[in-house]
Amino acid sequence: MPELPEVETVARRIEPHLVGRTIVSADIRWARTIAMPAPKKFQEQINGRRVLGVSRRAKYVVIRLDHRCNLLVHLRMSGDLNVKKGKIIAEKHDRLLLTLRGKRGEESFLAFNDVRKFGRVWLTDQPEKILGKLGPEPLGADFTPQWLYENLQKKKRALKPLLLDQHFLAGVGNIYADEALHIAKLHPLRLSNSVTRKEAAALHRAVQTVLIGGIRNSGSSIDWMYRGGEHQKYFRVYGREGKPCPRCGDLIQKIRVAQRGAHFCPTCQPLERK
DNA sequence: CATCAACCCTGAGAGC
DNA sequence: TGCTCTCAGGGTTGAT
Repeated sequence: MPELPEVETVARRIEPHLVGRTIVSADIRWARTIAMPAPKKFQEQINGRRVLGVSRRAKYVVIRLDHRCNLLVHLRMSGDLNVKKGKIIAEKHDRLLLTLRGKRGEESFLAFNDVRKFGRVWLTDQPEKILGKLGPEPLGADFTPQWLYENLQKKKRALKPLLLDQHFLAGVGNIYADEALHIAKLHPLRLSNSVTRKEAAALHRAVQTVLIGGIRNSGSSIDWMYRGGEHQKYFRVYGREGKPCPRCGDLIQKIRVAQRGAHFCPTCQPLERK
């Protein structure tokens, strides 16, 4: 599921149910889910830690704990996080379960559910080692039209894979990249260093527009994994191959770019400059 | 530095 | 029904 708006939605949803709780045990049901440290150490170190806050950086959920510990969670393709009341009941595809205790002893648990097992969890006192290499937040102060223009010029790459590169810009994924390129009227294969200042400004604005829209609608729910978001109702090109472009009525095309599907309108997003 | 294929996994949907 | 094939919101690694 998880692009920036979906991860933001998850972080906001679980935060009020986690802050102030103490983690009293960890049930690791798929060992490879734990990226670091080793499973046994993970259990020892997380035991007794109290949750101080929950936030998001790129597509990571960042759960800040006491003793300078940080629990980083990357949902990858199919991960999800939920807090449930009462004693642990494991559902199918739950990969990690953390038992929580409130100030008055109330029991609850955090479930990391992940059908495809691509998701990963890190427990570390140096989160910047993992998060530090990422590009700027697209909704942060560092991401300006000027920054985007200058950095597009420095590269000579197709726009679509560049937008998906988390070291370039952090948090944009396949859906929102396609949507943003359509709004900005830029072809997914357009080379970054050919983009004009004006086009870069349009792309900057489009990226922020689609991400803010996604967050406002609590993310997108697609395929068989319903997650509560409504943003899929507003897709302009993603998953709409052969359907009319909302702007010009021409039919949306789907091509393969860097091993991912790329949806675009051949009329609104021509590869050749007009 | 950039591109590409393989890989990590499960499950849904299409076609036969 | 059941089989095979393709595809899926992400990211790493190693070869070229």
